[in-house]
Amino acid sequence: MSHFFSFFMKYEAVTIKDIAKALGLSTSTVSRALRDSYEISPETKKIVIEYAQQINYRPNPIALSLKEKRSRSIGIIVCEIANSFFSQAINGIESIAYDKGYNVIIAQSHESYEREILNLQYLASRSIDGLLISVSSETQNLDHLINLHKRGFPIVFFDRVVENLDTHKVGVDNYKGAYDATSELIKNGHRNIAMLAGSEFLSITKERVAGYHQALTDHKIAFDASQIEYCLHGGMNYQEVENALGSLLANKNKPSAVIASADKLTTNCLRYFKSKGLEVPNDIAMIGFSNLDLTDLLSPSLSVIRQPAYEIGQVAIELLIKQIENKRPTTEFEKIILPPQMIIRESSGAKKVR
Amino acid sequence: MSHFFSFFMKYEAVTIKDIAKALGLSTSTVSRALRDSYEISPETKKIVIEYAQQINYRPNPIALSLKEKRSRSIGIIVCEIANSFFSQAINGIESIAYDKGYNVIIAQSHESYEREILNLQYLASRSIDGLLISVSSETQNLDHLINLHKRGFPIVFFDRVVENLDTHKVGVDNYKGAYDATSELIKNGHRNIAMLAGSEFLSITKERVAGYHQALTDHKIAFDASQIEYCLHGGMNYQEVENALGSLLANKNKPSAVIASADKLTTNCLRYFKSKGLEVPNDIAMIGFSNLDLTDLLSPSLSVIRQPAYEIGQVAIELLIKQIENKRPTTEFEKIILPPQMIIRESSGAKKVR
DNA sequence: TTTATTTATGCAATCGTTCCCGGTTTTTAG
DNA sequence: CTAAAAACCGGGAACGATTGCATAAATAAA
Repeated sequence: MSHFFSFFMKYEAVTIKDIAKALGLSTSTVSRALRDSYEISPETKKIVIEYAQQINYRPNPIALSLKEKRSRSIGIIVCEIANSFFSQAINGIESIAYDKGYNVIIAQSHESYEREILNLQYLASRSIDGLLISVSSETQNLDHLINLHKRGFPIVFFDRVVENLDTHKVGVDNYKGAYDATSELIKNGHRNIAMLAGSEFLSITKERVAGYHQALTDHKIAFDASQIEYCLHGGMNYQEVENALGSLLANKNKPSAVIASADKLTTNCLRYFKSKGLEVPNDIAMIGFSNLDLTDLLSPSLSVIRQPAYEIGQVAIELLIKQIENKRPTTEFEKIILPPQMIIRESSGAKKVR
Repeated sequence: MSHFFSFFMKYEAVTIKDIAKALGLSTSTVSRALRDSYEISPETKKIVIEYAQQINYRPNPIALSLKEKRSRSIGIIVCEIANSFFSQAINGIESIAYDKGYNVIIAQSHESYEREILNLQYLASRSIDGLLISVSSETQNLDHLINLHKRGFPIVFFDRVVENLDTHKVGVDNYKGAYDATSELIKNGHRNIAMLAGSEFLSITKERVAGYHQALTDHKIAFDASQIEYCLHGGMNYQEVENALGSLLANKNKPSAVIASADKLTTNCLRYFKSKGLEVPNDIAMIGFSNLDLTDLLSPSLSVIRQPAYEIGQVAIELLIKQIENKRPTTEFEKIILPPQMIIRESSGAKKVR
């Protein structure tokens, strides 16, 4: 008969009840024996544990979740996992999460506000215990997050953090990153430096612009707002970068260098220069924020501002798990800022005098 | 009092019981009203549905899972999400999964057999309804998968499929990809073509080697086994690629072209040539399997064999969900092979005569 | 020997939801 | 006007596990 069933039925897991029945014990005794309770005699324990092992018993996590009111899974919302920064950050998140017995559910917003909300509803409905999020570049209205946060739901922002919301936040020193990049270009003789910026809604964009602005000021270079172009979708579609760079290069005081302030922006910027036959750095120099592993292999090799993505992920998940496992609601929130790293290669070089 | 609790307590979701109590109905009636049962009067339905909406009721998926014995989540095991091929495949998987109400739990093996097993145990213990897997390059022994499969657990292999296991499989025509790549190099005048191959344990490696072999034979070029080097970890660590290429270039009939048979292998191969001051394609030509989005920006621009990663992911998840939702166990398994795409750029060019 | 205490186990409630049974009304048919 | 049939709703078991409480037997103390 078991043969008959094995053909027609799907896999049925063995439960504590099966063990109890087989051993002539109650489910409570079996449960306690398995959890090594002091109330159970050593002999009973031995019998139960051995039998459980033999039939390969595994506790049903769903039943546990229902009982304990926690799923031991956390949600991650990022714009794109194909983005090197985020895949590295996710690696960092996973490295800690798995150790602590949590699993992660990843959702992608693809830089769309609408999809971000959809993903959030979805994750919330899957009863995650907490959320790690780097908001989409379209996101202005934060009601969807504020709602959850007000009800005490643990949320940690990483990379693209938001103001107006009192939570743990982990990011990089964007101001410094942009300041250093700008200074490097200035050091190499560039005076007209344009900025290819990400979405205006993002705090990281504002910080990067501020760093760029301050570096110019500190080097007594006049700031010119027309040297900045914002890309709402952070360079996700090439068209947007093409338009931005087109108008930047058409500027009356044409830039001799460009700072690209995001991963996709950086590569698409290089692609644009290549398509226009502009030689980097001779015709135009550039430096960009990027976490790509092969910026050294690009033509020319790219000078980049690199973010400690893996560490950001680790710090973020640690804060989140700490908050989840707190008995009392968290009232003191941390904002952790990690330093960026500048790697100078060919693309940011001096303008060659011909 | 509710104020008192709101400060000290964590967020408690509203349940069907709350609705029942508030409306003076039984939980069964509420449940039925919410599911639009014919047994409930339109007025009652209206009251229940409106109240549920008002207090933002969401059914508890964990309770549902317990009842229905399914979690509506599927597991994915890949070597690395930072790998372009896999992040694209995952995008394809997600696009379908979310539509059909499944969520995905992603785990990375980092090309380690041990971590693959750990991940599998972990996912299985999280009660996933099915598994999508691309095995690690170390994986030879398949017992961990055979066990699950024998008990009727739905598994679909994608990209790195295995033999000896009767399941759905989705991949690319690796034979043709390698055959075309080899032929292209031959067409460009290369006679000594080396192959930088992935793990010997992987079927895709065998197929690619076979395609390479056949192309040589068809063009009346003697096959030389010493022109092939296998990289157990598929180029994950640079050292392994360095060693392989070192011995390949030290060969008595030194290759004038190399085929790299995996994403990481391709980029690390280029990195090696660059570090050795070898000019591509003049000193040595190359073509590689790669799904990177910026192979056109590399120096030189790379000729590649590209796999339809997104589509592979979509087909794989569709097969998996079909199998999960089948009432009867699946007995007929499909093997779907998608065509690769060859993109010719600079790196595979002819050897320049100086 | 009687009472108190320890030891070992079982019962039943709980988590949130569904659904099989009933049971009561109200409507329809005869 | 009565019987049958809808129409509508509630009770309670079930899913798998944990745990407070009760209870039984065995032992220790008086």
